[in-house]
Amino acid sequence: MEPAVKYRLIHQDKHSGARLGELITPHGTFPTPMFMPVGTQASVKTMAPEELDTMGATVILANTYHLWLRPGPELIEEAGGLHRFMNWQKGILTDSGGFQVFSLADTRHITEDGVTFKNHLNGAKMFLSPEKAIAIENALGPDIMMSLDECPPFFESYDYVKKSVARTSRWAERGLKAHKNPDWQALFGIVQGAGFRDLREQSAKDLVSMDFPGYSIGGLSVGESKEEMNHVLDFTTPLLPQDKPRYLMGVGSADALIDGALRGIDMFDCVLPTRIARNGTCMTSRGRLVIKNAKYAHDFGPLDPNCDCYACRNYSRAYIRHLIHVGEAFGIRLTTYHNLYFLLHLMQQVREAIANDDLLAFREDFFEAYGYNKAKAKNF
RNA sequence: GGAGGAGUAGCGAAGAGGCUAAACGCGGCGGACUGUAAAUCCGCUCCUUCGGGUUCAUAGGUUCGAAUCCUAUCUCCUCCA
Repeated sequence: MEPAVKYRLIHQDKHSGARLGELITPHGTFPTPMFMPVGTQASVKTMAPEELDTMGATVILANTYHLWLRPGPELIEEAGGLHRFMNWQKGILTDSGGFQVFSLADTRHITEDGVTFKNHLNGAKMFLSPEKAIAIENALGPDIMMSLDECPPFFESYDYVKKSVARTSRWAERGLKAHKNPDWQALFGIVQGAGFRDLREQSAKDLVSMDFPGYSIGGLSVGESKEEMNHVLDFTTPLLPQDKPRYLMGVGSADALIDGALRGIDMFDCVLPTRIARNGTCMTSRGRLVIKNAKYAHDFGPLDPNCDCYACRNYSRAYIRHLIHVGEAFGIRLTTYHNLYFLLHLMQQVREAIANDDLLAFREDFFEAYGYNKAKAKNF
């Protein structure tokens, strides 16, 4: 049987591990490396699907845990699946709730069977197992589903991470077994292992032997340095099959996207652009710009002079600062649009650079302008 | 004209002799944010050469000690004429 999602390698950068490719899904074929905006509760906060499409988004995320709580998988199934429910006709990927095992750490209990949570809405006890996660994801109907994993803290002890990785592998196998729609939904496995090379190797080996249609790398960007993260990618990515997509979970700063692509990552997702947008910070070609700062009160130029997005073409820093200042929803819609466009456009530039075997040079130029080679990003 | 009430930091508002440079909220300023419990959270917000210096309408007074008690003055609000 053909997997629901396939990867086609188009070109590999001559000077790095970067790959130009295509992710072939039931809802379209999309170029990689790609950045996927996060829409936890079946909505990329403040953005209409039409806007996401216009800015160039191809795959977006939703979250199993949150949709399980509300409105419930039955309702989404009744609506005809997530695509119809939220009116998004391109790709959808659902996270398994594995990250919530990490982020709700103080109210959960992990056993071999699964995870007992106290849900964050009313404290009710809930139980999520690999099978349960798959059942929910089967009902939600995304193109790509993630298997339930445990995302241990980066600086957790070796012994703990070793046990955790082994359990995540067993959970992956159980998920694969429970999966009812492999012909139209792809289940990805998640490589864990924190910063331990042999554990990452073991994790990758376990999962590759199960032959998933795609692999993700989890447990990064959780407090470790960029050097540590890149180091883990350096030895982990080569362990994954060339003919399958590789997805680095939860990474979304511009520099990390480039550094990830350089190491052969094809997919990224992150709440960073949308979250910081709502909190008044914009990503620009010259580093982060805190638009709510007083110094932009009289600045009638665009957020980023080098950007041609809807927000930058039509609205000034002074206006956007004003909107955010007074709490108008339109303000955070503009910053959200801009930040997502910025990363989506960045990935397009990365793809072009790979096609030209030029990603290393692109990285140099980008980092120079971004201020990443300096001690601090420079604003302008 | 008579009777009550009130004046506290940019604003609102606690405080009713020492633990008060003065709670709390708003506003202002700055920071954080990476598989979203986040349009959230955290700092700072009288002056300072960081030793200290000036504050609670104003001016006196009582007290070891006053935003807090007393006296006068000014301003504002309510009710009655």
